[in-house]
Amino acid sequence: MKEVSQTEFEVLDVLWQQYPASANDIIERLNQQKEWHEKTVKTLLNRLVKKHAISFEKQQRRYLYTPLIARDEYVESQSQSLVERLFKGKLSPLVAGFAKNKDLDKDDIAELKNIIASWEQENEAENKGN
Amino acid sequence: MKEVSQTEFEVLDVLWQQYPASANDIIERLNQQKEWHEKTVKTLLNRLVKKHAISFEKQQRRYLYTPLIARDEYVESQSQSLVERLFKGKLSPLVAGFAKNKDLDKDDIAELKNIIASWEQENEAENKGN
DNA sequence: CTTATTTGATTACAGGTGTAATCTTTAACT
DNA sequence: AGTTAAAGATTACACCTGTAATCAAATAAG
Repeated sequence: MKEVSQTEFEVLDVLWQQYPASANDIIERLNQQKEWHEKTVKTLLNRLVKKHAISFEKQQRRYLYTPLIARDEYVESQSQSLVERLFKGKLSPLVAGFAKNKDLDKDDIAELKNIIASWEQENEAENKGN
Repeated sequence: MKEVSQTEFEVLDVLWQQYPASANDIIERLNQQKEWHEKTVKTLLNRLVKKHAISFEKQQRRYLYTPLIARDEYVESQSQSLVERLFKGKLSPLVAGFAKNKDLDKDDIAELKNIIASWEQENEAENKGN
């Protein structure tokens, strides 16, 4: 699947919210936030189809669009790519950056602790006997 | 400062390794990894200058280039932008993704714990009396 | 059935990007 | 001093992007 551009992503992102969806559904959702011309959104939908990021099925004259990639997958690959490029693949410097800049609050810390605890539980078998 | 493209970033990134640096220095460093034509690198340097991402000072006929933005700043802004776009600004889902995909090892977890411990130490004053 | 409207398809068009080749200036060699 | 070589500046060019307008087909309205 070819790379999705910034604006194409914004369209894809509202499609992920709920799908299948018609062009008008998508335009309506987008207009909550962006002020895009209807034609612009249609163009982006078209390009997403050409890039095999979404597909459609005809319902009469209207199309109902559906993502071809899961948001989770996309998000994972984008995250990993960024961590690779900027931090040589290591996650912790990214987290350290957020911590330093006071971009974390007590709740974020609590969630991180939970993630770590879960990881350790899942991986404790390997440490048995170390 | 205008947005730096993917290839421009690769050039900037080797300049960050050590600067000031001549075009030839940079070309040499890049050729360890990429197979770029000398002319291509020069073009990218030129574009980085036009975008005010780097500057140069003439040393005879050669230029010595220097970054105008710190890697840390760039990295922070890229990280935050991605977390904003993909995770509504919350860091923990990104970390959770890495944890789930087995992209973390024992050392990564240890580093994350340290980051959290430091954060808590820095922020313990606010919890005094809670 | 003819016309107006809606919807997707095609075309537009300036600016960015990847990837160089050519031009120009200046320094080095003969 | 004249010619060559090296370095940066300018130009090239196809494809991508953002942002629509126009075209064409199909449906709805009269």
